[in-house]
Amino acid sequence: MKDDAPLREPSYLILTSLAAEPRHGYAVIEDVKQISEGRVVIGVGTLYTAIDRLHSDGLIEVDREEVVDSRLRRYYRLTNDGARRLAAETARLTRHAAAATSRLRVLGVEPA
Amino acid sequence: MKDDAPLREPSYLILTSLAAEPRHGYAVIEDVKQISEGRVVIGVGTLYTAIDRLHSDGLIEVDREEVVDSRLRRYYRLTNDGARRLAAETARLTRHAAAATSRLRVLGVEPA
DNA sequence: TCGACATATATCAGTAGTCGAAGTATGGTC
DNA sequence: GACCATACTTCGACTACTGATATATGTCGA
Repeated sequence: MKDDAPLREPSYLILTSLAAEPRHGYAVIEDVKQISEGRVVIGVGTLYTAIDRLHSDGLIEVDREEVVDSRLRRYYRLTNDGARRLAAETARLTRHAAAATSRLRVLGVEPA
Repeated sequence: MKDDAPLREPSYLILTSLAAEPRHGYAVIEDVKQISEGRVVIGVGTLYTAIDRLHSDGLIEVDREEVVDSRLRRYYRLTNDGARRLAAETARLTRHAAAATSRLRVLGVEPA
């Protein structure tokens, strides 16, 4: 894991989702739809492989498991490393977006 | 080209760089170092293949060519589509970063 | 003058992470 | 009985990035 490599959108939003509270995979998908205003729908393939990777990188960990209606729910939560990583990544996005915004403003273009 | 797919960091920063003024490839690398405060260094392989792709997607176009000290400089500029795309992508990043920031704040974590 | 470094572009093999689809399984609704 | 929502697993394909190598000119210091 190179911790200076940028997180890609799905992974970033998974961490963001888990920053609110522990959630299981399927609930993360629903939450990401909400916070992206319906624009980002994470496919199940992306989700579970990303969760595995974030887990083995120590950014998230298993919170608990539940069985509801005979269906397993595996809840994950952010680790301290995960929270730090999300904070660093957020600062990065904010800086980049600010640079783009000011340059676009000179061109007379406003972010949609 | 799926225009709903997110731009990855290098491509986003290349567009941001060209939003300021027309630049040639090598100058883009230097500019990106500046706007990212030294944190993002785009490799030449990434740069020229990304430029080719952004060009064939119509987001940038050739501004002019110069020869300085027997070395070619090919300048590119943003197209209108490129500016619109950068604006849309910037809005996306801003939304996501805002969601993460407010959730991190509840955890008592501030973006670095 | 020799070597190192900056400028400037081209190209390619390898890889990481995502995408999309298929599979397994339960339960509710029309 | 068909369909959709819930919930996780797995896998092949794809795309953009990474890192290295190549070519070539100009500058600067030892």
